[in-house]
Amino acid sequence: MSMRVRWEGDAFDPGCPTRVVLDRLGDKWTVLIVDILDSGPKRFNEIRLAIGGITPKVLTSTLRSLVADGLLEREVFAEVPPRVEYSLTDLGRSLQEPVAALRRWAEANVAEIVDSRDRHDEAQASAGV
Amino acid sequence: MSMRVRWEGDAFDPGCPTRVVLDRLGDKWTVLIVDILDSGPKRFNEIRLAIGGITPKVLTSTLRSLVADGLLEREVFAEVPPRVEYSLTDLGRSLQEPVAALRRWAEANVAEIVDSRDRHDEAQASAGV
DNA sequence: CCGAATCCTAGACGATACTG
DNA sequence: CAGTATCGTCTAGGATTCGG
Repeated sequence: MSMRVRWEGDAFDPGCPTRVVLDRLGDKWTVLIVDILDSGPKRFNEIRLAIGGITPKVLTSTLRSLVADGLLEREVFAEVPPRVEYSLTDLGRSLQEPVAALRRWAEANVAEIVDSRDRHDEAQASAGV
Repeated sequence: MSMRVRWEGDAFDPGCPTRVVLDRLGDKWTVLIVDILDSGPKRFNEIRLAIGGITPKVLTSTLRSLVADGLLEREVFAEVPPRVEYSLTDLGRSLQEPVAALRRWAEANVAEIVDSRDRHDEAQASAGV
């Protein structure tokens, strides 16, 4: 049992890989994928249909990244037809709560943001910009 | 006092603007900007230096988007030298908590993620991929 | 000094068709 | 079913320069 150096990141340090992690969390699909896998393991096309609007190619590459990051596990069953299941790892499950909070915030405030943006656009337009 | 239709978003509906909101939250700098403004109003270069690694142009455009979305307020003071302050609106303040949670998660787990990615890369390499 | 306007590139993302 | 392959697009972000 070796002691591990428990290293804490600092998102405000440009050299810290935390920046990279934040970038990945911020990609277009990660939040939705992590969020939907909270209800249990899912197959490729289950995820694809649940999310909607994501192409197979993009889903593949996003899932790959998440597996590499240790957030998801990919399990292949030797069956015909083939079956592949994706599920959250412990690390992935620990991300689910913050990520769901962000999604809930977005859902709760989307109306206000859209309003604000419309008002802003009008103001710009009437200013002749 | 008019009743407003309180419309709730659904991030899993491709047609819902919640998707757009999530995209914005996920850009490279929004999390850090919202987070740092929690400690009070800041000037352009204060934000720039606090974050580190962001160019003026990108900071300008990100701030503009956040103002348009109603998350930030931009206040110009007629002074010499000129002074401009950015601060969180109420809406922005409501975002700070979920966003800080995400940053904290990233900071706490960056080591594990980097490890996982390294191990994954090695496994790929030794498999001759 | 505080920022804004221009130009440019990398890579994320999408559409479509195809394979083991 | 679960992806690959190919091509095209779009824009966030970076380097640089300019105005007030």
